[in-house]
Amino acid sequence: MNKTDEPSKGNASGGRPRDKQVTERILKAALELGEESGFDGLTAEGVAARAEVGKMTIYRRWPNVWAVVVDAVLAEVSRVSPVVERERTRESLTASMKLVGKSFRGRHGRLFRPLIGRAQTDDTLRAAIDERWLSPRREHSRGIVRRGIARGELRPDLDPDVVIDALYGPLYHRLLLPYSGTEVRITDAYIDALVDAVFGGIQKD
Amino acid sequence: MNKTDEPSKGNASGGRPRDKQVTERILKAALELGEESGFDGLTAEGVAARAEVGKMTIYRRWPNVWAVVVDAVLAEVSRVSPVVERERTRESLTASMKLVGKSFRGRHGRLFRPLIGRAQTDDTLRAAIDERWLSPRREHSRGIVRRGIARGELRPDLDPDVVIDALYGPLYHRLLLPYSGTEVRITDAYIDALVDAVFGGIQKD
Amino acid sequence: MNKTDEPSKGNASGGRPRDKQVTERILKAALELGEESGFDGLTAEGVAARAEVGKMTIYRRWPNVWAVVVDAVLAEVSRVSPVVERERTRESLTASMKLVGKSFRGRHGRLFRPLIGRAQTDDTLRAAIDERWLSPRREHSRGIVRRGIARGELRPDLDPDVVIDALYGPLYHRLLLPYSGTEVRITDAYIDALVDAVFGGIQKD
Amino acid sequence: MNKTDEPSKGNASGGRPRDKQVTERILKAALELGEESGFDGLTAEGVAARAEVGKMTIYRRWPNVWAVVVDAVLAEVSRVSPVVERERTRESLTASMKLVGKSFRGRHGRLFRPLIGRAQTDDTLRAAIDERWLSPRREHSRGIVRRGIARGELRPDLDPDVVIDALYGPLYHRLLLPYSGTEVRITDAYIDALVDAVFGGIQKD
DNA sequence: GTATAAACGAGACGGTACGTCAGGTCTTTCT
DNA sequence: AGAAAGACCTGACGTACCGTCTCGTTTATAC
Repeated sequence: MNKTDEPSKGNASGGRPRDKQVTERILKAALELGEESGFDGLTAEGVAARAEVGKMTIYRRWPNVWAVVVDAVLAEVSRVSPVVERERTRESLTASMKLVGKSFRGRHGRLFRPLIGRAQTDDTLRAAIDERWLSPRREHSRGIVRRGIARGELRPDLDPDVVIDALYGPLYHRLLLPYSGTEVRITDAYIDALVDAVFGGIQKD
Repeated sequence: MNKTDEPSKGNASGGRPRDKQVTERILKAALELGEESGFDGLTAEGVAARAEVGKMTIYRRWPNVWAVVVDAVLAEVSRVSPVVERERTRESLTASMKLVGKSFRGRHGRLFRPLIGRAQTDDTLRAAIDERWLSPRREHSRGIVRRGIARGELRPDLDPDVVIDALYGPLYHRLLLPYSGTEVRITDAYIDALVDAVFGGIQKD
Repeated sequence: MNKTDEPSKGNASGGRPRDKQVTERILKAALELGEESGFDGLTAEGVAARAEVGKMTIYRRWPNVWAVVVDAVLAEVSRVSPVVERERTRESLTASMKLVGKSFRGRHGRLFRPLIGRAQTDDTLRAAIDERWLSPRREHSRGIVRRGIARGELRPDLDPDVVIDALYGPLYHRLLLPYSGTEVRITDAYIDALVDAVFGGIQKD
Repeated sequence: MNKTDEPSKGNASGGRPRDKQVTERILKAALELGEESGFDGLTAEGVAARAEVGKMTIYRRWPNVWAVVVDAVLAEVSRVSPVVERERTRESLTASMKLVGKSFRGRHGRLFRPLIGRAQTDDTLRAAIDERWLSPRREHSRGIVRRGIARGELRPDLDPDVVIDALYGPLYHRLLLPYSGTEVRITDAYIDALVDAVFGGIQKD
């Protein structure tokens, strides 16, 4: 998504080197403007002005403003909410989900939502989200589930992805499409109820 | 979301009435253009041209192009994929989910994705999706779950919304954020596996 | 210019007759709006609204708003400022010029200016001004000059139109193009000075 | 009227400078389009298209299309038809008038008419015509008349402006309001007759 | 007195142009 | 060569009016 690591041609030969602080200022400006007045209203000109930077300086690093936002948001989001591992599978998954839930409730939710929204019509963006957020977490979680099965904590006939979907799917659903008529916030209590239902099954035995 | 049913002031007295066929042409044009060249590239001018309509005629009915798309898409989508009810709760839910799955796999998925995407930065749109798609289905589904509990098919301590989230959340998740590294299509087999996991619980007894 | 006297086809047989009061209301509205907010900003919709009339009712009588203005303004202007005739040629011309001067200084000047302005790019309008203002006056004035020559008051070798131009030309010039740097109003004193110069000649004998 | 000489803020440091050729292309396009299809039908979009220029590029330099026309036409018109001076006052005035007459008969008349027309409802335009055409000529002509008086060629009691009005007024009158019923072109013969009448006086001695 | 026919107020309709905004590129000068 | 400034072409925005075309209603004459 970004071009930061491919400095125009190859900085081997002469030329003024890119100013890292300039890059930072642009990322910061994009994030600030997005949070202040909405990411859909974000413009390259606005970001350039806020960062006190020429428009060209942005386009030299990224192909468009949304690529800036991806870099800005994903850097932020990935830093927090790691997948954590505990002794028991259920606890590993619950703890990780609660970290995600906390993220989604707060600033990261506000950042993530427009990003995922935009990704619905921007394949590059969708790929970036997959590569830098979804897939690493998914892979890690699959390991946890597999080890849970190996240790005999989980049913052996399960597809790990189905398990993860059943647990995380509701979180994304509530982040992106909060139906009305009830409380839809992603609280820890909600996650506990969810984990309880999925682990125990909803069927009366 | 739409203004179709509120003709400017109240057409009781004078004035040429709105032409229903014109409204249809606009909705059709919006849908066609969106599917052909992407909903993000949709413009009021493009729709007007395709529908052979003046721009004002669009703005007289809707506040912007996206309001047109909402009406066009939700009318389409709501018509199909109803919530169905069978004798046994599990079958009711599975059948309804499979209808949604089929929708998401095909044309409706292609229509729905950009709509939900846009809704992440457009509250009016989000409200419209809630009101005309999510909430009616949710309400209906809650009834099914409640009756399932009453009939003793489901655990009596469950929150119906948690159940519905665990089942439908994954479908939305896969529609909107198909992580890579595995097959992520919403097939009937996937739904079966999901229902099996959630109904039976993932824990080894 | 107007169509008032040709009611669509011939009202011989059935049909509701045109309402004279409606015509009056339109003319009045056009004049009022023009004087209030400038004739260039005049719109058919504005006039219709002010006259509390449907747009069609205007277009049934005139081909466009400016035709309304012509009728409104020329009816006004022609009523006043006739060509008057006195015993001596010089007095006839001076008196007529002073009536025109008075018109130009006041309301009629404000009405006439935009009309003549518009006429520069609208030949129908130019023809209407000629037919209903310029030519009748011109013809009358030519008679006065010719009789002045016949009576021996004026030089016999003169072209009457040249005489009239020399006298009236300056009035139109000042109405339409008031150069700065001096007092350019069309006062009676100015007309006296002008008549004196033209009658007596500017050459030192 | 124009903004050409005030490049946004002060181009002292940074920023791409305005392209003079672009300015020329716009002026040329405005003039061409005006002459081809009438100045009243002139549109900013048309001029931009013809000049192969973005609309913004026009609005960056002028506040609206008519300001472009003013610059285009007045630059043209002022270049030709200067006030000339001969040995004798009568000859100075006749020669200058004939230059104006020639201008009015030809291309400049076609350019000037719509400009003066528009000036009747546009004060900025009127001021521009005064400043860049009328007043310089008027001032020069006043000098000629005053020197004529000083040299004893003209009556000493005359107001120079009245003299100039009597001579030039008819030319503008005929340019703008050619009454019908006779030949109204501004020929050299007409100017000779006019000068003869005004210099000699129309009164029989 | 009832039918016919046009005028009327209202406002929808397909258009054209407005003046503004932003996108992404290009071109200066300065560092 | 990078950076800041800003001109450049493009194309869409939402608005205002144009002149035409229905609507349902009113108001005359003609049968």
